Amino acid sequence: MQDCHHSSRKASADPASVVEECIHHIRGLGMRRTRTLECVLSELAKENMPLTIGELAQRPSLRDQCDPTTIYRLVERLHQAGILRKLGLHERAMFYEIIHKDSHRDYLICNQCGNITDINEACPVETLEKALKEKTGYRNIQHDLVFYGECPRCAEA
Amino acid sequence: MQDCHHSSRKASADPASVVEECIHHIRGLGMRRTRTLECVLSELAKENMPLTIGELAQRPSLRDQCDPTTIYRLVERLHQAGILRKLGLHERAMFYEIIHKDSHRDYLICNQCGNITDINEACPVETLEKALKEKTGYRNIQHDLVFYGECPRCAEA
DNA sequence: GTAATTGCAAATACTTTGCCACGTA
DNA sequence: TACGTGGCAAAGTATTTGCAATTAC
Repeated sequence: MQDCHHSSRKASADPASVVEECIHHIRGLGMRRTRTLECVLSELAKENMPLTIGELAQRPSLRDQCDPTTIYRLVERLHQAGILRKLGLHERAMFYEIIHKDSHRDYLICNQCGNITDINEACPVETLEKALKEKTGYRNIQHDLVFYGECPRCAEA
Repeated sequence: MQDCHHSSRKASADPASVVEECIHHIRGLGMRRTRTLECVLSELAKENMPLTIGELAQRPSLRDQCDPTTIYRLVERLHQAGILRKLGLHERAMFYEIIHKDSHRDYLICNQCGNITDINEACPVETLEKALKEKTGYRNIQHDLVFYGECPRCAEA
């Protein structure tokens, strides 16, 4: 492991407006607008793909601009606020991405080399998600659907 | 976080025969039958529920009987061999369970308290899984479908 | 005998916590 | 001013690696 190739993903909305929308939501919950908050959301909005805290911390706008601890705390707050989706993907570090219409993707990951591929198929679990909402009373339900297997290249070796 | 309540799960097959089946498979790949291997498989088969390496290492049959490193290495080999399914579940540690007919479950997890619930619904992604197998050439595809949301109890607070 | 496996020690990586200083509203 | 936030240092926890010793076949 580990070269993780995400297939590129088209930006679905203007990053700046996504950021403003998030900040507006957050402000309503009593959180403050800070430089680090703007940078973290901006990087995630521009990337339009899940990133780890480590990856975020490397970005020029954040590197040497703030302590990594701050990013950990901020990202956790954003996740609890329902702004960010958290993804495990079987890596040591967690991945995060902004939740908005069109942000949800399902993945296919190779158990051997760790290669990550987006799946461009209609996600088949919406119906079940609605049923769960009614049966369990859970709110703000998101889901992760990840397929794991052995990719053709690893199968040869 | 973190009291993780898995709902109990009925044993679907005789644990001992599940273990023997796994070992037979493994032997075919050149792996050797060791005490630790037998214990790890036996604990997982009896539990019939995903466990972390840490949890495995605590079991009387393994505690003080072998070094945790051995369990890490063994479990990884079993995963690569397609014997164990690996689950992230947004916890720091990975979970593992034996793959067999009936072992697959989908989960609902509270973002706040981390409570884990099994979903007793037909899993709706088999069709997509088959399609992926054909389109991508991936083999031995497994999937994780996990729903995350805010549970009713946390919603009150 | 040979190759797979193990134990032990140490290193690595990600994340969390405490505490006090600081900045936003 | 007041409370949310940030920096820094240190700790916590999961996982990985190297290497020599051991064990299964």
